[in-house]
Amino acid sequence: MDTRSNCPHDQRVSCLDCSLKHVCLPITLEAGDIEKLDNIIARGKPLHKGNHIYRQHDSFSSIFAVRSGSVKSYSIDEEGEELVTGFYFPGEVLGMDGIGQNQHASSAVAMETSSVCQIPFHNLGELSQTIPSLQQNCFQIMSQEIVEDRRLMALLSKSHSDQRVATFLLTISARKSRNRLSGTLFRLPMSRGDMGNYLGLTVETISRVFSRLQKQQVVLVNNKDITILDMDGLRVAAGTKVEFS
Amino acid sequence: MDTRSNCPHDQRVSCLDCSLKHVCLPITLEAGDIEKLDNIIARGKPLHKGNHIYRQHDSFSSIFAVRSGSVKSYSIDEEGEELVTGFYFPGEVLGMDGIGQNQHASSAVAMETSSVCQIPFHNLGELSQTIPSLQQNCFQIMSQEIVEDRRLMALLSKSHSDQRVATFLLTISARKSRNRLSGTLFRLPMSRGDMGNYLGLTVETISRVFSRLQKQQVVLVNNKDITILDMDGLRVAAGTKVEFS
DNA sequence: CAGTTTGTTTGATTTGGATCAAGGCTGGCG
DNA sequence: CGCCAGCCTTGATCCAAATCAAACAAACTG
Repeated sequence: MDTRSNCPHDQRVSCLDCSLKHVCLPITLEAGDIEKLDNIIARGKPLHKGNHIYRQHDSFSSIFAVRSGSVKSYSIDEEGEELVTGFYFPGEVLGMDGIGQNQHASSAVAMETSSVCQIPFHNLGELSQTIPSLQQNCFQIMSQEIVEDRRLMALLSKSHSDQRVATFLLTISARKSRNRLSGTLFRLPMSRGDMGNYLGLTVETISRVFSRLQKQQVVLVNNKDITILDMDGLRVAAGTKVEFS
Repeated sequence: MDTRSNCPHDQRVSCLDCSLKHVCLPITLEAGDIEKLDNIIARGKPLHKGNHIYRQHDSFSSIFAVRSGSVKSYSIDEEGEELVTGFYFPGEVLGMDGIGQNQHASSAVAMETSSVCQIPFHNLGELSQTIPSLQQNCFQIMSQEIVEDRRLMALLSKSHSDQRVATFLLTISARKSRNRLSGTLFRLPMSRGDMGNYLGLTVETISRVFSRLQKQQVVLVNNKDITILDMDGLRVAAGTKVEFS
């Protein structure tokens, strides 16, 4: 099924050979620069479902890039309620929210067997001094995260349940496509509960929306496996119904 | 009323003399470094209500710090709907969301007569190479913005109208206090509509919540002027009602 | 300063999603 | 294999906020 030659859990593949380098390093680095970066990146053993990468309030020292599997980030508020803040797939970078306070503002946990690259931020800061484009890259990743959070805020404050779920599926689809994986047939690694928590909806509502979208022949839902049958239909469900304008 | 000696609209006051330097530059810079920074910052003429600082899709070149007055940022979505993304008061920095795409993801407009400092980001990037703590500062400001956006997302996805409005008032209060202004008596420069848009509520709901909070003797509302009568009561309204645990 | 526009408040009604409740899957483990 | 616990689905009811409606206050405008 997987056409890539190197195993996604291999601890030794360098950034140079990584099939994800264009996703997590969108900048153009010289060969020598990649080598320098390569030397500061640590690749851990594969994580099992439920293993934490870092926990809320841990002191901040590194950011992480997902190499394989999937990761959920969440925080616990003053009332002890869990709040799911994001899902991360291969090639995506997490942990940036810890820079400001020098401690992680959220916890990150593997949703399935996964592997991540650890990028010590202190060293990265120094390295940025010698490779200006790397600093630029970090700013871009953070800025992008702000833009995406704003989009999510819009979704949370302005949209109805169908629109939220449809938009969520479109987002996942786009991210899978970006990694050259199928954008129409994929597995959602998170539970309905986590999805609902993230989208500000209850489990029941998530379930009902899936049923509705399935009845409309827009998607086919089989447990965690999703098949998008009608991409345009999904886009209609995601936007306001005022089409053909 | 204002005890500061230099006029907040004065175009010539340097960062060194600026009463806000500890807010927008929380790092410790050497005198010589402040001077370098000072040389790249441009101070514009005071802006009038409704004047734009930048517009969505403008190419990105600078970030901005509010010196006086107040600024609203917003974007227009595909359906032409306005989405208010933030309010900025003196000492706060805006425009970071433009770095990633090299164009502004939102528009910024003065809500009243205001003045801002323009900080060319290209130069700042170069300057960061020579002043490491400045780079650190930029990362901190962005990271902080991510953390605050996450907090707002939690508010939008988990809280009821009273909690949203009460939390909003507490946030404004804290930001005023940080600038050594009264945290219990202040003016909200934005309209009820903008507040509702930002908090994901309708104008009517905002108005009703204010009436309710006033009836409960928690705040006194006089048009745009707010007096917090009972700070603890406001905190109770902002959190879940499970107190005395 | 009258007239218009824009913003705010309050009330009546509607509605989308939460909550409550119960039954059906599924997957992990002895 | 079969049991159990957690997850998912579907239905019935309820409620908070949206929507609709109207009167009022404030801010511009000529």
